[in-house]
Amino acid sequence: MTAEIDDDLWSAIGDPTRRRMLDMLLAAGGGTATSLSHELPVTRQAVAKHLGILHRVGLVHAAPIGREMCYRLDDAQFARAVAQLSTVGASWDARLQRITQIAETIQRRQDADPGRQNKT
Amino acid sequence: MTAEIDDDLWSAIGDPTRRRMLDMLLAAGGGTATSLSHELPVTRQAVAKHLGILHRVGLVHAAPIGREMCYRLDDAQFARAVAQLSTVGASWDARLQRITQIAETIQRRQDADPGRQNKT
DNA sequence: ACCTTCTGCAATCTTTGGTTGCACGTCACC
DNA sequence: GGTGACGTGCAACCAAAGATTGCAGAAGGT
Repeated sequence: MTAEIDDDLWSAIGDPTRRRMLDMLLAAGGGTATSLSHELPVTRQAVAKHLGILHRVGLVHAAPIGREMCYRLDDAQFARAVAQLSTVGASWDARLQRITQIAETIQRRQDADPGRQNKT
Repeated sequence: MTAEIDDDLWSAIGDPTRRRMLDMLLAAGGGTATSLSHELPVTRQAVAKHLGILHRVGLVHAAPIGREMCYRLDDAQFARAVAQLSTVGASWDARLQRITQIAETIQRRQDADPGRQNKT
């Protein structure tokens, strides 16, 4: 039923920039708005906003170090997000396969018995 | 590396309304803008726009039937989207697990040898 | 002490999801 | 066959989100 999942998490990972940021944070283990923006096609401020959003939904937590603000992934919450990703994917995949299978069955039946077609 | 995935597909399934629409289309096997809007919290026109977007990225194809316009999922493209979903999910999941494991290893080492801590 | 660098905040712009309103085509019913 | 109802598409308009520029302040390095 794909259910009512945390829409916040979805919108967080739905944005391409945020997805890439999560990717970078996951790879580097942490980073600042400035460091992240160096490898992204957007300005530092845009990255800072996204970090704020990610922080609001609990996907990252901030640790002020001197004048720098280091953001790191929240493993638990990130795992939740990944889980929901695969949940929806699996749900859709299952239904899609079922439908495909049904279609094949019908096709096969028509091949075997071309007489009894049901109209569209 | 999570790679460079079709950003269009991602943004298509990133929107909650579109995600629900895909869900409904998958369940019902097809539908019109009007029929879909009946079970969604948005107007028919909003649904029509989303259908237009989904059509542009090839996730649905339209079939005019009399005065109605019936939209149906494109199985192949939809399968691609689902695949990318699970690809990213799997990639993140793998790296997350690896990191978690490393963290546990470090923790265990510190438990066994509390003397040699590396400062934060 | 000075200059650099990194941060945060505010104003503005553009895109996008959403709404309302309207005009046209199609179906059904009289 | 005409008329009303249903369904579609188009256009204008709104609001929120992604992104930009500009600026002032705080922490570090020399």
